[in-house]
Amino acid sequence: MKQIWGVCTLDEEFVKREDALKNYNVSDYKTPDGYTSDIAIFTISPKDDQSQEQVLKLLLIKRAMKNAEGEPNIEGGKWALPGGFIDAHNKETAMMAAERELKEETGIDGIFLKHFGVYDEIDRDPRGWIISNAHYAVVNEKHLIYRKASDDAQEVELFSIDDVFSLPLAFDHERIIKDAYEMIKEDMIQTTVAKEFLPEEFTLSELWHVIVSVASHDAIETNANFHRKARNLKFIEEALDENGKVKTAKRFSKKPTKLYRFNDVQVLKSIYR
Amino acid sequence: MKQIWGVCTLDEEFVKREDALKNYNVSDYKTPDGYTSDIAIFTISPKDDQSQEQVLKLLLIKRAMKNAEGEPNIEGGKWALPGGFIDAHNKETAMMAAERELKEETGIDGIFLKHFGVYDEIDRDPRGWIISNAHYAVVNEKHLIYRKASDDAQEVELFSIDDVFSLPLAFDHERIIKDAYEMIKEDMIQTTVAKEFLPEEFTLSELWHVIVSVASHDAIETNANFHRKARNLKFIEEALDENGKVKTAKRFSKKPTKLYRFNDVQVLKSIYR
DNA sequence: ATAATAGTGTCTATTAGACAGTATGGG
DNA sequence: CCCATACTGTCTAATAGACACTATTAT
Repeated sequence: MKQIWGVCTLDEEFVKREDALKNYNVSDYKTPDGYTSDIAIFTISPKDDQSQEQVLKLLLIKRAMKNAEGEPNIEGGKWALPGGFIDAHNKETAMMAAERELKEETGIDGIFLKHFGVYDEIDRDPRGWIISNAHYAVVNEKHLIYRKASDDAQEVELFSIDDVFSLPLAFDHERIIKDAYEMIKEDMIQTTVAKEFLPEEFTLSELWHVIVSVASHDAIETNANFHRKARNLKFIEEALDENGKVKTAKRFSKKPTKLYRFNDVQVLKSIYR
Repeated sequence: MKQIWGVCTLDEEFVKREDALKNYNVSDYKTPDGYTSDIAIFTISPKDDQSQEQVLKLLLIKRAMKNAEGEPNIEGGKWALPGGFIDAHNKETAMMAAERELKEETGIDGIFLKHFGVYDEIDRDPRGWIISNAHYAVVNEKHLIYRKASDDAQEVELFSIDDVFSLPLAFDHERIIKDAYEMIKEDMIQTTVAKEFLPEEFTLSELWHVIVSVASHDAIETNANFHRKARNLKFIEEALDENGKVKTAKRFSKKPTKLYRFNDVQVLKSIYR
């Protein structure tokens, strides 16, 4: 590395910012007409009122036919991911804007949120060159009732993921939702994101049903074998009460079940081992 | 889904684009001052002239002290990732711009390239609100000689990844490079990206050394056990010649070695299995 | 008692992983 | 023959995965 430092003396090592900024003309390049964040908000809830089968669902908003001024709204009447423009006046990043939007939808902070892609094709939005940062979030269903109650001006609906693609979707949101779905299925298998769907303390059966409803049966043992295997998984542990005894609860059965919790252990499975 | 479709009659189902665009005023929001792509170009090559130990290296460019007009250049004298502004006049996306830049650096098309993050903090660049799309690429070292030869106006250098963080780095490129390094280590373990460092046909030892030099010994068996295990890996297969016999080659030893190739099988290792 | 969920027992086959040993061929 | 690399043998312990079986308790 010595030859690198040899080319200039110390006091002219770097250009000073104030010298450089005088000469910079940003207008040589076309700049985006808009910079937005969109969020695919996932939850798991029963398929319908009768069934107790849990399925993955996605929250969508029906775009209003008319905007605030009473004029026709762009892509009005179609279903879209919640999202909006990034408030750069308040020094927002795409992630911060997504967090803000997510709080507006759910009323709570601290929800799991992951950036998974950028959609920047020049004609993806007829209003101009509008760049979307795509995120997905995982929310317990109870928090989504908040939004339905707090703002009935817009139609908000939870759709089973399999129903989503038969809806009329705004902009390129079909592509974005497909990518979000692929991403969450992968993460469900390779990361501990399953915990975002579960309470702090959960039963092995609850965990098993989350994995199966998002990914597939291939991702996990049969329920019976999973019980035996669970004790070897490094990233979950039994939930203990103040006396050090394993906590139990009744969930789906009459027999009390042991409760587990995720710990902070990170796992990475190598394809070469 | 029936109640969704009940709210409006068919011929006013969606707003027509031409009606909506008349009312849209994009200037309500601050727009970015620049939209760029940066690329962390990785290669593997011998640590130094003496050693035959292979290490992961990163290509960096030393920013010129003066710009084309002979004025002081922003962040001049510091090392930076190759990259530049997205050419929206030519309908480029961030990915296309990265591909273009990568071709400029290497002279060839079709190199592995992956988008892994967006850096959009409002003050990450003193010139204004300039958004960077970060990618990483994997190139065989031989293609990087091209760039050194084709443009000696700029200083281009390959650094061992461990040396990079003692350099003066422009903008927030230290953060971006750290993230790129974490990402490639993870991908090396969980995906078949290792193939991008290797020729079409390679020996098991070559593959083994790639994994170890990027990830760690934990990601893979010992060299001896890996040989036995290799035949059970779904995503590699023996390279056959036209007579259906396994091809061999001499690489590091006198004894000829079997050649392997990656096939198209995708693997996802579940943490729950 | 029954039903429903929560586990456990048990068996066979395969895999993990350490370590030592054999194979090849240029010098 | 020596050496470096490329494998292969072999052993023990652990895991995979199928399937049958037991456990608990509200009804």
